[in-house]
Amino acid sequence: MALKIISWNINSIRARLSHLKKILRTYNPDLICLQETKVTNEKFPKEKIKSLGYEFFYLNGIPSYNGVSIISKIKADNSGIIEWCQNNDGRHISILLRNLTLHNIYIPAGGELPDPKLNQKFKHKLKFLDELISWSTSKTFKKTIICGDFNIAPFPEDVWSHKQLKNTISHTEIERQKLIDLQKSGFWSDIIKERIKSTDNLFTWWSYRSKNFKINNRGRRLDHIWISEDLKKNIIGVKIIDYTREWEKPSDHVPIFVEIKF
DNA sequence: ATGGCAAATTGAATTTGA
Repeated sequence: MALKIISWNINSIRARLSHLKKILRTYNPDLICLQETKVTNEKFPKEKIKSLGYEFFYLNGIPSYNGVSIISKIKADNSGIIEWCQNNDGRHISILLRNLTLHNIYIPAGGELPDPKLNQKFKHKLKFLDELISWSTSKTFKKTIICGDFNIAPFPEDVWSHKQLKNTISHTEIERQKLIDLQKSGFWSDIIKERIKSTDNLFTWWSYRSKNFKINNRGRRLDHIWISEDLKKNIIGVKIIDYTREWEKPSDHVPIFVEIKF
């Protein structure tokens, strides 16, 4: 059988519930990984999603901000949370589904100023990446997918202007290098990059601060789906569902999609 | 260390995002 998986930084599940339902109805994914749910586990709107055929909820939420979840049609055999940087700040949830492992990760944004000495948020982001690299290096991944909002656009073509953004957090040299190191450390395949035609849109995020995002197209590729080597032969297709950015009151991130033989 | 917008929380102003 085939498994359909979506990853999406929804920027508040409660503010975006109608959009979530639309995506679930249209793409009918087996699993959806959300980031920035901005809700505690108690207040997570489970009942409104169950009616669409999603019975299983794996939640790591905190009040007000951050928060990740995996919503599933299929019952997982196990689930877990890793606390990189020991902050209990709702940035990871994973499930084991038969022999497949899925990690949903929300890497810190890192604030404004790209100097870890002056900006604690950037320091946190770099430390989080270092801990991810240690974790990834220490294991041999089989049938594993890691996805989420990584908050880094690793390659020059992953931003609207490499020149203008090379000193902006999400595209600085040190972050890009760490993300590439992370990718190498687990032999991960960046399947969105590998599978999307060069003529198609690569971006997954456009700032709210630009009125006509479609016209100047100042986007970035911050959201990622990576797979372990042994799954490469199983990929059926990938997609960036970018038209959601044109909806009324959208998330600033758009969903990314993979279909995989399972 | 431009300004621009959006959501949550608390109660018009602040924090967070990137």
